[in-house]
Amino acid sequence: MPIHNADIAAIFEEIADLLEIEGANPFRIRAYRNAARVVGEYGRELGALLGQGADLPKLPGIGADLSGKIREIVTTGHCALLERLRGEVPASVTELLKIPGLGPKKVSALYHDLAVETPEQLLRMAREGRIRQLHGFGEKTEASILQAIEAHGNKARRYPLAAATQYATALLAYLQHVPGVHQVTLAGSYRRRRETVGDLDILVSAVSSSPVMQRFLGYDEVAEILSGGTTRASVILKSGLQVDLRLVEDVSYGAALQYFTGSKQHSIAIRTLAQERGLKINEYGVFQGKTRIAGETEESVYAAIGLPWIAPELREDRGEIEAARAGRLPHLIELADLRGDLHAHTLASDGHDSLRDMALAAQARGLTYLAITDHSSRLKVAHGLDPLRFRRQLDEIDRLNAELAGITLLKGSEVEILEDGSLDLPEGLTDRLDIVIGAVHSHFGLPRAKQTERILRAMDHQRFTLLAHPFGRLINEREPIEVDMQRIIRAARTRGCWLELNAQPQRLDLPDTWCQMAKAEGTLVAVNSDAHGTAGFDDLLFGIGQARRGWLAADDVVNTRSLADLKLLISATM
DNA sequence: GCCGTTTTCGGCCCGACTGTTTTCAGTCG
Repeated sequence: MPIHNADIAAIFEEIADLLEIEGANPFRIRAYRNAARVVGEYGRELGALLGQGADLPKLPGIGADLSGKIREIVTTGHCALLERLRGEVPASVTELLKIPGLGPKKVSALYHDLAVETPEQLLRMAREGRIRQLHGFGEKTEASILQAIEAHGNKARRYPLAAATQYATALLAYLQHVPGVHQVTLAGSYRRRRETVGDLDILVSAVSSSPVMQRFLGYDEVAEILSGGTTRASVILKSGLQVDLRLVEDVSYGAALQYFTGSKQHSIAIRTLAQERGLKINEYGVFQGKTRIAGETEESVYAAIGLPWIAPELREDRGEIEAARAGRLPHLIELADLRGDLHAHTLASDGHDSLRDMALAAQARGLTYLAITDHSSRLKVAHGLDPLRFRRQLDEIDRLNAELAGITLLKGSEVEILEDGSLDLPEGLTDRLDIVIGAVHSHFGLPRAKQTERILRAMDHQRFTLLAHPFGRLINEREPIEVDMQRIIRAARTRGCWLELNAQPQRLDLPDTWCQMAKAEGTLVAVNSDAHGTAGFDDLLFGIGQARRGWLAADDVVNTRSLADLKLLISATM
């Protein structure tokens, strides 16, 4: 069985967990965690590279030892260090680390003094009142462990960005109206536009007399208060979403925003850079000795260490700091750069609104063209168009285009890619189409090689324009299909077709790191709403967030082109 | 375990809050 990067990352994570429980050197543990992250995010399969006899690329934070372990894992399928550690501490003990409030020291004490190996055993010990007898533990710790394990049933899930947005917007408005509040910003992974958020991080500045902390704790959506100090507080909302609030003075707002936006890895890298310059960065500012030299704005914080401001979406320690140093930060795409949308549905298949309403809604959002791409006939569940209904739709588009000014409808189809890679194109009507979107909606479980060949074959079709939602994943619901995306991205470049970044918040597919690869390979991406109703165009904002996380500039996105340029691009490959 | 335009050894980001203590360790972000 081939070893994927995710497998290597999982092994390094488990090693880090076990080392932590053993009380190993924290920096050694960090090295394993860093390696897990770097390998997990790396765009090319290390196993495949080594299998082809290629050298392991130089990855940041991975030196001789970890390289050797990667080789060992790829060639033998396991790792001697991990086997040894598992012999010393049962692997199930690492599960205990996931319980809030339990870190390596406490887990180690529970294992060594009470022989606790599983959450179930821990629960029993807590109920018997034996936890409180351990040194360093007390009644409150025992009670919070009990509660945490019982709550573990509805386990800490991550919320899709769109869902979190609803809670965030309401809370933001509430806080902005508290007396004495100056600034309120949603920071954290929300500001970085990650596809899911684990919690909301809110930064506030206010006059010292402001009751903002009490008001936050008293917000009527609060179900539970986890902690509440004078400058920091954490609550859980009735929805289950955790919210952390941090209060700072205006003079520190930029430094606090930088710190509270993260990512953690990015912040560590920034602080290390500062250290090399004899500076110290904390959430109150940038300090030279005891003198604050920056911190009111984020720009001032970055400037103090010789960097331009870095967009939040890039702050993942994936090369943005090096790019900033070299003056090579991308000029990231913005919503206003989009001139059209190449994927939308109407009442004719599974949409909710008419052709005319969709056209007007797109126009109202500043778009100048919209491809109507209802489903092809084989997708019965979505009421795919048969040739008769298809012909009627094409005629109606002609009539609307003659009538409407300022928006042009393109004739398209979201065509089923069948199991063998052939396309479910409408008989006798293909020549009337401006655009053909190929999509996988069936046989998600094909083995990697077959799935890849299926898509490559579909893309070989002369009329193929665009691969819809390339991984077919649904966030928190359906895993991505097994496919060699690097090969597909390269084939698309050669073939002159494009990959979609589907903006539906539950899809956001192509994901960020693959957008980065598409850009590197010179393959164009289309940021499409896949709107099934007029409100669906609002999702473009989520797509843009993901595109920015993938380092995409307007030039990397095909639907920032004018309609004339777009048509030239399409005809060049047919 | 990684890393180096002062370094191949000696560093490795920084602070708030809680609970168990009685000055601080552990956890978290």
